Amino acid sequence: MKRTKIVHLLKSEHPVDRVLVKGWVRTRRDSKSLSFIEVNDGSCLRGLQIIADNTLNNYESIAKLSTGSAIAISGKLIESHGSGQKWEVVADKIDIISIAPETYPLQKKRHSDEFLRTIAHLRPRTNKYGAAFRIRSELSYAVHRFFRDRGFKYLHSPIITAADCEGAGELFRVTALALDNPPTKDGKIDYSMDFFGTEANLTVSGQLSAEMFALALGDVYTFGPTFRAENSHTSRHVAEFWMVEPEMAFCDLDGNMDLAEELVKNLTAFIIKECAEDLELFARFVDKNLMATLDNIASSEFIRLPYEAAMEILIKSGKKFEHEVAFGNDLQTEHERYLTEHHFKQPVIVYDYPKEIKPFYMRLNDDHKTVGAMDVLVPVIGEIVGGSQREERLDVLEGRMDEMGLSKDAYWWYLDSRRFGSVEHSGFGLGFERLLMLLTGIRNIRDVVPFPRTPNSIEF
RNA sequence: UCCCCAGUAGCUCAGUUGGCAGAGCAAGUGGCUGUUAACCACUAGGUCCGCGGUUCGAGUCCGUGCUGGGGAGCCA
Repeated sequence: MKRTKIVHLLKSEHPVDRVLVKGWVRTRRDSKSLSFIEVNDGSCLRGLQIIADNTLNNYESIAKLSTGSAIAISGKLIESHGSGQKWEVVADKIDIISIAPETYPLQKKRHSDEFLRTIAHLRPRTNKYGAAFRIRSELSYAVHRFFRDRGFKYLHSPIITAADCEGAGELFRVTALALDNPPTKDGKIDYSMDFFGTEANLTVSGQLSAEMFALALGDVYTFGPTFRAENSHTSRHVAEFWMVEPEMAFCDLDGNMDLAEELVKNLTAFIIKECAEDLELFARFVDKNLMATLDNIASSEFIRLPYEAAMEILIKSGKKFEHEVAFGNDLQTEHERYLTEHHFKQPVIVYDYPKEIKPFYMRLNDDHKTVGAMDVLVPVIGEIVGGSQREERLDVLEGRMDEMGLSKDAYWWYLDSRRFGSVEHSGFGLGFERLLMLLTGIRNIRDVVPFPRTPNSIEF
């Protein structure tokens, strides 16, 4: 007989004479002649109550079942006699698949997030993390659905790259050289002897690849892992994370902002609708304002304001900021939070930043002072999307590269795209984990990544 | 990399001015009951993060290291 997942049984509209359920014991309560076993199989947040009568031939073993043990139950799905649940299964037979000894670290009580991080291999078995990772799975499906519905093509951009992408962050070196005895030339490591004949790194962004494909397939997106070796210790940074990067040909900054806003809203609405039960856990135990925040994101028009106007708001606020507010300075975390949490109380898109604080590939505006950059800022998390219209004019792009001291030779293929049929195009990067934090109310990025990689931490 | 906080039972934490190491939950045993974070009683459980110092005496004070957390920077 085929097993039925608990998610389906709990949605049943009528009793079922014979069902087979397999799962893990969450808790057990004994009565005079019965044992109530709550079983969870991961298919949904809720567990199924199993009624084990003491006439079962292995009742003695059943009455000792510990939290975490795996069992298979065959029996009848009936309307519950108790009040806590609609359905329950009266067991005809319970096979004990394996017993979890009393050293099983997860108890039927709340554990701290810090403790659960030390047992990352077991934490998906808890309600909270099970819910978080079910939502993560749904969210990644929703990303693909969103783009496919709009005719975007999915690009697998390379994980290993030679491009020292605009000097953004620290890079993880990829090498096949023997690190204890690498070949050297003039006292330096000779990377011409390495696997690729040159230095190689893990990607920090798929953007440059995506631009090439946008200029061929029109609208594309990448969705894959991204790596930063930055030694940062914050609740918003991990060394390995996933980024969604759409890139659109024949699209200017306005179209870019339109898509970013539509994407964030669409994904939020999707999760509200499709993950209602899991989301409720977060609304109850993690962030009491979660549903209001999500409804606000899904329904409000994002505020759009130029960088200069944002600076004016900050100056006029009269608030004492730790970092100086002045044209030419980047928006600091405290500034972003002031705008999204206090001034507007909703997502804000800031655009047209000073060129000095942005990378070479962003399109120079007619004022020659700002570039067509845009960041989507949300309450608490801060920057969730960063993007720009790309500089499509070869001479301007080369001029910017010279200004910043970048080698045009290394980017010859990138510059080729501006030589042959160059068109205006735009794109952005969305931090997948940061969106997940926003949607669940989880405040630490390590808790929305299955096995997070941070400085000094890669055990699992 | 910088600033701040913490580390005590399996987990969450209390521990007064420096004076015999504590609670709740979990676990074990027994009891009760269509129970539902079940309940009641009992039992067991400790390198007080490591190292060094001050002191008659250190979980407590000082130094140092490690680990974890929060914040900043960088960014997504």
